[in-house]
Amino acid sequence: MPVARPETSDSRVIAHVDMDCFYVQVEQRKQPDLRGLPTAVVQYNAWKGGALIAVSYEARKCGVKRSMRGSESKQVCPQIQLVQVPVARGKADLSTYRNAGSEVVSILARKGRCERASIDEVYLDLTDAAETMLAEAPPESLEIIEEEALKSHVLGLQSEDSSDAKENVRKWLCRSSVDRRDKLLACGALIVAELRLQVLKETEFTCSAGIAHNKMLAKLASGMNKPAQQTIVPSSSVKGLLDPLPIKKMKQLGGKLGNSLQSDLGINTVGDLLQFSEAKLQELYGINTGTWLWNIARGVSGEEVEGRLLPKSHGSGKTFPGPQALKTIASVQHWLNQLCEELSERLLSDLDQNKRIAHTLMMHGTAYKASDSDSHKKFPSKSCPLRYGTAKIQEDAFSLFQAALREYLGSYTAKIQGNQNNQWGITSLSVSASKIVPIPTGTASITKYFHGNHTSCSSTMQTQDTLFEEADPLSPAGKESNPEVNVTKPQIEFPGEETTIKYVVPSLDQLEDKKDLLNDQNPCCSSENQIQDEFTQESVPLSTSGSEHCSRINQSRQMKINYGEEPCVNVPSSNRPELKRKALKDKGTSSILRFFKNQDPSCAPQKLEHAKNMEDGKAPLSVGSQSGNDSSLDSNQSELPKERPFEEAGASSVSGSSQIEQRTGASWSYNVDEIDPSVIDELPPEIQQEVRALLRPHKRHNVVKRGPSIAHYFSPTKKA
DNA sequence: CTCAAGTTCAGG
DNA sequence: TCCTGAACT
Repeated sequence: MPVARPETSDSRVIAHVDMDCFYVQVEQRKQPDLRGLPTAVVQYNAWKGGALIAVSYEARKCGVKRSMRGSESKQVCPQIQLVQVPVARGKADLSTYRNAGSEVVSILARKGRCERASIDEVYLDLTDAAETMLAEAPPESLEIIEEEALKSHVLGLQSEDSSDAKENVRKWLCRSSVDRRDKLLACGALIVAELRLQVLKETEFTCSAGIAHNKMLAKLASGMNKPAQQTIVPSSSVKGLLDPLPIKKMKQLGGKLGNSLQSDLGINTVGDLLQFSEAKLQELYGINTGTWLWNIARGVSGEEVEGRLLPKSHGSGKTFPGPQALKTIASVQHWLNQLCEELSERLLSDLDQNKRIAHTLMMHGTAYKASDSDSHKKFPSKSCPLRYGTAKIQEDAFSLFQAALREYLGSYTAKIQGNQNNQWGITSLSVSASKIVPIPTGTASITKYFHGNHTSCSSTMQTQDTLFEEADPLSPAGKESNPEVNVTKPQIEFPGEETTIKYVVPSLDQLEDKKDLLNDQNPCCSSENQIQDEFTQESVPLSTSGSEHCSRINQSRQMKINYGEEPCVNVPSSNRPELKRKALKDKGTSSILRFFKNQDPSCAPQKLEHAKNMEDGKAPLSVGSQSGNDSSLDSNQSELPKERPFEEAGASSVSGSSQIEQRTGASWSYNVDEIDPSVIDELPPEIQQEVRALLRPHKRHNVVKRGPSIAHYFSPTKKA
């Protein structure tokens, strides 16, 4: 009888790919004269030559370190070429790097599931591709092995630096009578080498990679031989790698937790962790972190590679250090406007390119209060539903700021009230957009209307904007007097305007008209002028009870896409406790779905009616009716734009140039725990993998933090 | 269960 | 004396 593989024999082929000093490479591509020269990318040249954020390997050889100031690097390395980060709207603008990162991702995603881990890093799950290669064209059958693959570093393989290193690697890659898992890694290495060459050819960027059986090890390996090299971690070398490794080199242990480990346990290396029982680590650091530590010390990490090529949020921020701290409402508003402009631009571009819509706007700041001792008080973050349109985002962000500032100052007023000068200052501001979901595409979708006769792709954004406008009866395009709202006093006059909104999809013609209208009335210039005026004004002292013009709060706004299914995300699965695994019960991968659908009719997908609607192409957009509850003002939140319920829309895969990778499927409802393990091995291989992922241990709530507990007996690694 | 807000971490 | 984005509580 087949037995489920234990966690420690992970047979996946995972790669981590990391661009070499990425920002530098981007600048060198733009300016080829810089190639080969010691180069660094610097931002904000004003003070001591700016801060280095990326350093070329030539410069590193000269002793230049990241986090040196520009002038400092000049002393160490007088020939260093310093390139400034582009500036737009008075702040650093990273969009060229973001876009370059996207170029790379689109190439690296070709051979397997790909997760964009940061602007210049991805994880790849190459298991399937490696299995296929092993079955159809294993390395030993190949006449020639790619030069790039021969340059791999194989951890544990002797004579790395001997003259016949490549020959040794070739032998390793082509060994026929070995652990199947090593062969899979060899296949993975060939695939990664090819991908890296592809990246170089198409983007001119070099990168380094690690190939291993899990994400943690792959990540560790990718940093071991840089630049432009790759490193393989056979399982036989894991212990030798981890045991002597300083704890702080491990991802997630570079900060406070790593420090705690060192001081609490008096240890320095990952190997030192092995002395401690899982229970002990749980006792000290909580159930989830404890188990995670216990596992990583053994090279075990079940973290899945998420299939996600796009960021989950967009943000724009700026710091105003020391003397530059913002001291007037007008200057805050000015900078918020700049940040929001950038954010809005990026949101529109995401909408245009990826057909995604963000649903939450967040504003964060940091502040100080000079007057007296407890100036460490946190400046609160605030969020509200996101309305598309630069002016609206600016308006809402400003409202959020004012609410936050009142709260911030409010806590002082008890003490400070009457103090002549409110000596507050804002030392950083940021706005971000999150909860970004794909627009349903295909038959019964909004975008159906965009791609009709003549609507060009680039106009999508305005059209979309208009759509939102349409859905909101309270916000006729122009400025209008809004009910004044006050955070601290829920006595707001808010007209009980909750209504049932009947949304009718406008015709294309109407959309076009609206689009023009919106463009006309969305005058950045005029608002810009206004801002400038305000900017030069004297500071407006902020009083906690003062009346401000707040953005309208739209209680009755509701737009609902009657689209039934939830987006089907890749099943998150991991034995890395820190990772959340939500809604496992409710979601499955589409292939699992397909399989079970055929197998077991009792597991019928829910919401068939909706699927039917979709297919009929009818009621693509239906109207959300407002529930009575929404109309009453929440005493706490009354001054903020209220959450706009937006039923999650299922997305079908996007055709065309879009980079969207999110998959869609019907929601699924079954109980993971009810799957009989013995059945798994009879499933098709690719399904097996997914089911096993589902069956991996769940993250548990960290109920018991301290002290011995029975939780130990339910440890995820020891299934009861 | 989901949410908003606070915290931590990583890395160019 | 930077900016961004993910994840966890």
